[in-house]
Amino acid sequence: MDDFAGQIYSQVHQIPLGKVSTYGDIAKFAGYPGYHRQVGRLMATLPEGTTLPWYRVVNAKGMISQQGDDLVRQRQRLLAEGVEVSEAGKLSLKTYRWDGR
DNA sequence: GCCGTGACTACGC
DNA sequence: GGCGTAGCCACGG
Repeated sequence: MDDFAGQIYSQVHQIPLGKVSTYGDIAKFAGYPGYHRQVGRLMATLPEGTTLPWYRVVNAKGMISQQGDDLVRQRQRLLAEGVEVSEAGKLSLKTYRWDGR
């Protein structure tokens, strides 16, 4: 994979349990500020068997950027980690946002 | 190389 | 947090 993808992957992989981060932050912390859309694209094209905790990544509004079945699964995993997520997939960024370190 | 599209963000209301 | 709008970057057709 190219360097960008590698940086993003490792960054996402570092998100601690019980925390979440936004696409913009992931990109910024990985050294690519402004590449939030590419992060989203990367997540969208992840292989099915990936071990990456991409479900800990939400959008700038603190909501899971997904709907339907994938949203449910993503929400369940977060709830299991102690993150309060509403049925709509909303959560308190103020409380769960990862600071990148 | 232009154009539409997307699991986005920032800004204003 | 929600809606509309503009700007953003990369990919597929």
